Amino acid sequence: MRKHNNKKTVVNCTFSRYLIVMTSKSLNSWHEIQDEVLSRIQAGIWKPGTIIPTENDLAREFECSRATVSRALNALSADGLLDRRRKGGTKVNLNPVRKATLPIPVIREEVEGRGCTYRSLVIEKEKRKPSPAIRAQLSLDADCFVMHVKSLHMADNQPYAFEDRWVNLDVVPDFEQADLTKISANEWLLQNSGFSAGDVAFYALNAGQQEAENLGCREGEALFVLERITQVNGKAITFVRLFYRPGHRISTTL
Amino acid sequence: MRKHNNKKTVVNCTFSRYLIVMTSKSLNSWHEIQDEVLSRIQAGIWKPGTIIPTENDLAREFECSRATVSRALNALSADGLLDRRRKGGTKVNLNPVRKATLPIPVIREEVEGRGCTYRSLVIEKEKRKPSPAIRAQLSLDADCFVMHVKSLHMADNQPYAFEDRWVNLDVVPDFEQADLTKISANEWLLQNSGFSAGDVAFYALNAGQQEAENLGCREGEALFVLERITQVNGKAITFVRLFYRPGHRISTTL
DNA sequence: TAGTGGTCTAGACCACCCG
DNA sequence: GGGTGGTCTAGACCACTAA
Repeated sequence: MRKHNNKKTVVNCTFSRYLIVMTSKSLNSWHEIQDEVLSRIQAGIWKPGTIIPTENDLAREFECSRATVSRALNALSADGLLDRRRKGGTKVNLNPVRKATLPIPVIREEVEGRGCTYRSLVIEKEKRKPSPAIRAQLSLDADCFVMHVKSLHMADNQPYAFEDRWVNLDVVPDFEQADLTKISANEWLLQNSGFSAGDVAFYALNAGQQEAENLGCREGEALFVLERITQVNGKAITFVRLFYRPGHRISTTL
Repeated sequence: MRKHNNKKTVVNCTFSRYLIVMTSKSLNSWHEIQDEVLSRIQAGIWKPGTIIPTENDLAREFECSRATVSRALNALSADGLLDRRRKGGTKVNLNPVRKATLPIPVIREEVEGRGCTYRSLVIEKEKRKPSPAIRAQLSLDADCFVMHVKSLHMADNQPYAFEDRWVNLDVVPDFEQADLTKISANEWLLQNSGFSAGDVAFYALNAGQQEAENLGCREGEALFVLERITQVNGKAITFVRLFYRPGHRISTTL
């Protein structure tokens, strides 16, 4: 049976010093409970570092099942606001906002999402032995071959990002024949190598001669760089450095 | 009743062209189901863009309740691997890995997490009228006051990051009296202003004179910059720019 | 060891939305 | 309209861990 009515009562509440009369709603959805808990935290009723009531207590207060409370609290825990542990109870986290979720779109989508026309140019595509540095990054043998691809992503015919990529031909031999004028290396790999895990890093770098020439900027300008190693079934498949044009920002809402 | 045994059967499976005999486990935990679904996607059994079986079908196959399947699929959906919609079914996402979750720790914790000793120096602390640029960032009136704080975060007595912060005294008037030699501005605000939302941006910038002096680097070096606006109850409380020392990287696993 | 969250179940109803 | 996922419930047992 779902309950749809609210009621006003004086609640048996261990936090009574903050409350005189408490409007106790029958909260029937875990979203409502999440919001309620969130606002109590933001209002300072439940302070960072303290333990909040148990699932059973909250279920009684909100007149819903424990599972519903659990779902709401787990959602807040996933957001980093609560710290939950068996026996220990549920604690309001100190330092609440600690995670930024950044979208890492395919560059074509990123460009088109800004309302620009996307185009990519292949600057260089060469099959070769990997350099020691690349061997280390991709955990490769000395005698294998990799494909080295340099390309430029354009937005409305302006350089948007310069890409320097190494592809492990042991894992995706077909990449040697890929026609990168029709589809970017990134998207080819996405479509032909299945799902992947990987590591991403961001940092700032002064533009070298190669980056400056391709992006049309001065040498030494600060570039935002994305570096990524992609793996399939634990085998490194590609290592890529993406040098964005000067002024590029990534942003997100916490 | 929990089931603990596995069994081997020929499964009535629409993907039989991939399977001769399928080991159908009784998967009793949503983690196991998540892993199984994930590996089927990675193995190409369920291809990007296609619909996977319904919750009911999977519950029958795995011999568990629909709720358990649902939980597993929802977890994968939250990770961006599946796209679920009522009536439409559950689809394997194209462009699977699109989100990077970056931890944004308090700098003290970031430094201590690297095994270094943290120290912070206040370089400047001044109450003043906000500049037009800052007024715009914080959505302030012209006649209010803000606190401008410049400080340096040190790791093992080496500069780690230079911080340029503006604090809205309308919202947190007590900040004027905060003793920033004992606690950094960031942590003071965290502890005294409750929970907060905000926007974060990252970009690269050539070091100016001020940054170079404080970080002990050359002017023009590429710096990784974090910019953040923090709001409480919809009111902007602080705007901060954090210039990391040259070579700083942030990284994450997808 | 006792108390807390973690999880599973079977059933039910609902909301959305594709055909 | 009907099929799919979204959600809630009441009860049960389990696993971790703080005290």
